[in-house]
Amino acid sequence: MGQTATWPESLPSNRIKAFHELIQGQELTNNLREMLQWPRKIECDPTYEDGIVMQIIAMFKNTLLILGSCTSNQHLEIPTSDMCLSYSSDGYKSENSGKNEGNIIPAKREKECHKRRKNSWTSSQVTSTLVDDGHAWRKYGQKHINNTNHQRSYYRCTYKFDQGCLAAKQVQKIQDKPPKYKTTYMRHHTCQNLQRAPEIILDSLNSRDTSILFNFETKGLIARTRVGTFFPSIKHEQKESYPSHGNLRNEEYSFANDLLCSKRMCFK
DNA sequence: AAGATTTGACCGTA
DNA sequence: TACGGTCAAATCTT
Repeated sequence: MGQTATWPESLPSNRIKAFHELIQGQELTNNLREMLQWPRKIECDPTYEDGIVMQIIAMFKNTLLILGSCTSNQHLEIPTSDMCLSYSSDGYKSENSGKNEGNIIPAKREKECHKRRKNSWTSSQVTSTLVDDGHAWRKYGQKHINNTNHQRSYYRCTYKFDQGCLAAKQVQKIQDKPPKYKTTYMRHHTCQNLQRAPEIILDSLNSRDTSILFNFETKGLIARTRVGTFFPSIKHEQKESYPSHGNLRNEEYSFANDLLCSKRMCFK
């Protein structure tokens, strides 16, 4: 792994994971603190703070699970307003249960096992438009899903091989009119190649002149005027004539959580 | 030419 | 055995 390559090799992987969780918790705590410091600077979903608190709690639990060497199948589910977060201590080790246990993995699949990774961290959001999360994604597959009218697209982080970033997402159109897209993020980004500071429009539906954006690069909340479109990084999605920059809804809250999660592993 | 996308095949899971 | 996630060769784009 790119970032983790800088860790001492002797450091147990569990401790690295625990460290990752703590870093994420630290970042969320900072955000919460700033929200509490300037409560009127930003208007947002009142459940947002609760969501952050729950995530922080979940991270502590995860850390304890990791350090306590609990069974890898344990995972936590955190219900929030429009998002489902689930955590586990390890989304990979637990996959090797069942018939392959103790068996020799076929050579072809030994390099990149693609068993379903349902126990890893996931986060879903439903949006009326496709949103750019600031990360570079590479499409690696597309599939028709039963009982749905639209195909599901599979994306992995562009830096999967460069930096070992295992982040992935699935995008599926779930409704035509009005268009709705479900984006499911899986695993955290460990790459450092954010194309730019991810930004979140928090208040685009009301009639105010200005919108409020999160700017995670500054570790704070910054009120800014919304300008321009912001879908530069997902070339594939641009090509598919999806509706461009439009209104975001309450899912912005969950999207913010995604960004918090994806941003947190920038070790220096 | 290099990088990105498409798409059929493969394979693990339920 | 059907379904869904991933691979990888072919194709396309820049």
